[in-house]
Amino acid sequence: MLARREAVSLRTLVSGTGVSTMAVYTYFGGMSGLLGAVRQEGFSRLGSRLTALSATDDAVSDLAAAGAAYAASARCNPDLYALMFDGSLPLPDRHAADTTLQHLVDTVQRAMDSGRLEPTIDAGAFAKELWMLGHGACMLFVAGVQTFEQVEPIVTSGLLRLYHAAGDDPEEASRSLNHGWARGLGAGG
Amino acid sequence: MLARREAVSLRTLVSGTGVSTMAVYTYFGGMSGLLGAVRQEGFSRLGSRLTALSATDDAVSDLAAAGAAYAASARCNPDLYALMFDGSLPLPDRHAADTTLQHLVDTVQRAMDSGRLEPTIDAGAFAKELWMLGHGACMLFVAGVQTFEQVEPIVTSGLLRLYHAAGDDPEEASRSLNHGWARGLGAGG
DNA sequence: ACTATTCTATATCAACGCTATGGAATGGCC
DNA sequence: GGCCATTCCATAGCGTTGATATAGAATAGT
Repeated sequence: MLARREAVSLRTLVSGTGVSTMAVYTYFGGMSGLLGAVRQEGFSRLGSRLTALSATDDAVSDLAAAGAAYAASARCNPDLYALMFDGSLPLPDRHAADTTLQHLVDTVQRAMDSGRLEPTIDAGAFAKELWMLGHGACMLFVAGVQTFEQVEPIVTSGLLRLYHAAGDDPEEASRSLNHGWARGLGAGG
Repeated sequence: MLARREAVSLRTLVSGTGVSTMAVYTYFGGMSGLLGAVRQEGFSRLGSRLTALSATDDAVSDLAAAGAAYAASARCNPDLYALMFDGSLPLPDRHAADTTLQHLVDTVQRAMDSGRLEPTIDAGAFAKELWMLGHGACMLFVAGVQTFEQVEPIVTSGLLRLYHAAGDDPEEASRSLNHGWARGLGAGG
């Protein structure tokens, strides 16, 4: 129903399924609980999709691929993405989100170990910077403030700048970004 | 009511004001129209606050001040901020948002003209990168995913990295960031 | 002073999330 | 196998929501 842009209400949800409205309460504790479960599933699937991206010997490319898969997920399911980051819902289980972030931190660490990024940077902080840049772009897209075509080049140029500032060679970074971004976009649908 | 975390409904809104529910429809065309007007006012005030920051001879510091004012605005009125970027509402008038972004672009241009940032960078793209990083942080905060204390050091370190990648000297950038951020936080409440 | 127009208070509507309640399954125990 | 305790769901209904139809009051123009 989210994908079809249909209004998700308790009654429209159960109509046609054969079950009654009470099932939502016994299994999810209400409408917000159900939406929270959908959100949790969204986090879980996003995490699976990101960790499923095969790790290559180019960790910077893997970083770009993760960012592209993140963006592609928001593009294909904008309503789900908006739901996942809706603050009016009960707080999600942090496990899935933490796992996803940890994957990003590990990839940054691999890039540092391979000599692409300076060994002095804070891998956790740098990973969060990448995340926040991508997340801001996705939120502007799902909110309708910018089209995906508008945010995409900004994200890529911003990522390129951050890779460069973290020590990567500009040309190598650009090559890795192009390869990784295309790879992540394809796997993110 | 947003600031007091009260539920904003058509009836609770007009209760105590002496007017009836119909006034909302004659003046705003309904509940979504009213919320859209509130959002527009939020954009307008944010734009005023950003442009009211006095331009110093340190354009990089001014960039940081704008970012801090943006973040402080989200911290002081998280519900208004969430409302401003709620995609389920009718599209806002782009004028206020465009004006705010243009102010950021102009400040980037000043930093380039003063020799702090390389003259080869795309001022519009770079301004949007700064915006998306800050916006992503603010959205994670208002959504309850991260506390303000968690996102603040990430934003500042990310901005520092972007300034550096755009050509600024790391030490100068750090000094400007510290000064500008403190200035913007004070003016953003 | 009369008419035409605009605005609003009242009453009402369909739909919403949610809950009380009774009947239908299900599982364990002698 | 027969009985009881428990779990679970369909029905009906509650209060509230956003939105509307209508009629009466206020305003403006000639």
